[in-house]
Amino acid sequence: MFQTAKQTKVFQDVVEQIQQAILDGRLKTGDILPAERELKAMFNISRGTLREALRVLEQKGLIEIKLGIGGGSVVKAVDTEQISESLGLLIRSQKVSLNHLAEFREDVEGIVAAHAAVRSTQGDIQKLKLLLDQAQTCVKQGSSQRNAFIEIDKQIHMRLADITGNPIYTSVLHSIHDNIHRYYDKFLSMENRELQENYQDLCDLIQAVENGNVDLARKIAQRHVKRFNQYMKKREREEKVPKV
Amino acid sequence: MFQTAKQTKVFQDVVEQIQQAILDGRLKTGDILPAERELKAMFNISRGTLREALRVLEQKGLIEIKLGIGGGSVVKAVDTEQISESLGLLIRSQKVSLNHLAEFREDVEGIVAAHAAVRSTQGDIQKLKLLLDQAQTCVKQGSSQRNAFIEIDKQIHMRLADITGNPIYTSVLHSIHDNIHRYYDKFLSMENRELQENYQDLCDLIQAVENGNVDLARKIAQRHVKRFNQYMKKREREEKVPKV
DNA sequence: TATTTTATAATGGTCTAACCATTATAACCA
DNA sequence: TGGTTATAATGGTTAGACCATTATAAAATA
Repeated sequence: MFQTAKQTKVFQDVVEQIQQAILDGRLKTGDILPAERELKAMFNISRGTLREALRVLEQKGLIEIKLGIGGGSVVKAVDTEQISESLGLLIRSQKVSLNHLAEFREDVEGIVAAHAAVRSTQGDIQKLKLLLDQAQTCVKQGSSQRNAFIEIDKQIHMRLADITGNPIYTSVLHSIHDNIHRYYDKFLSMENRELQENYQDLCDLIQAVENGNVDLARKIAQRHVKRFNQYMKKREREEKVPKV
Repeated sequence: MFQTAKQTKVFQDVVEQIQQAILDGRLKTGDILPAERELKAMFNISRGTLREALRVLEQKGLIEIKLGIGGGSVVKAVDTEQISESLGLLIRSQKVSLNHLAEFREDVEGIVAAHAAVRSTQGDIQKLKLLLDQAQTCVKQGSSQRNAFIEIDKQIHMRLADITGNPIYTSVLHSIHDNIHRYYDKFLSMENRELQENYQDLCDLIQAVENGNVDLARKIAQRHVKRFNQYMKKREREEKVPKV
């Protein structure tokens, strides 16, 4: 019936107050909080306690603490960095494997492609085709441009997520890419033939999106991601799995 | 070409070292770190600096700091709490709306149901049917048991996520539920008829999963979640949207 | 005058050394 | 035996000092 009464911890109260001010918009992105010695006086607490509160807010991604004169606690735009970090911890603590991440990515990219096929505008398609051109340039230069190709591939996927108009997809995809990236250097082998294959995938995918062909877009996106994953799993088997 | 050289901040180094020890298993869940006055000596730093580091680790979800004798910094099992919190911040900072969350949930629940239809064992189905029985009891008692029904509904969905065998689905669904929950009290209206409808959904869903009917399972799951969302949107329109 | 260098001062980062608050356990008393 | 009260270990907080970083202003130099 009753809940635990208020936390007596001073620093938590401070975290709460500043967080609330940021979330209500009383503090806006880019605003600079008063200097520590002023805040300490405003809250009537010691500087150590205040700093614990600021560190928590920093870790939550709500502020960024800058050094030197002109520095201070700057209010940040809330973004997906913390979600990525937490997902990263789950992976590194072996609660989540590469296979789990790969499967999830296949599903999410499929959904994203399906929504994009319904919602894309002509302008969206043009931007995607611009990226496709860049990808083609990489492919022509062969496997030396592997990393550049992967970067463009990522941009295309992120662009599709944006087209859905739902920022959760952008956030989730961002987190997945952040965390799968660490495996690329170790496990991803892509020779010219694979580059060519993947470039073709992307062409087909964007064509399907342009045509509004929902099911095809989903299917191609999933196949494309599956291909990436298979390259990695192959290498993973060959080299055994090291600690990340 | 070069990256920023090492951070000189002492507390970050401490965070790094303890985090690393936890992630590679040198510190296990339930282990208690030495007392602050010992740690301070081990790292050869001041207590204030150490405490900033511990606060960061606490916010990351890696340790829990307990008060009093027998207390201390206890290593926690990494879980999805931080992901939920970060998603919550995104929502509360109006980067993400209820509609975005609702759409994402429909998609994810669809995928989960589809995987479950392929992977469920007889034992899984039995457990699901046990939950169904409880749901039926609630429905029979009418809308007074609305909250109990919602709780069981949630358990069924979480159970399905577990059946996929991919902890990412469990984590993601957990985060969604944590964050959509705050809307229920405000927006979710469910009379007897709606309870009945939703109970039937769940029956059909579990039947489809048992039969291994992938597409049907996905479709029913999506329809079921969509229904929930529509109840909420209806109320949201009626009552206007307040700050959460 | 224009540019580089150097001092200045504001700000966060760290340290020391206390004392307060909480709580499991042990000692005590009825 | 069973409840109560001290004890001591541990985190929470305070105070005041000094160090490190850095944008800006002042000074030196070309």
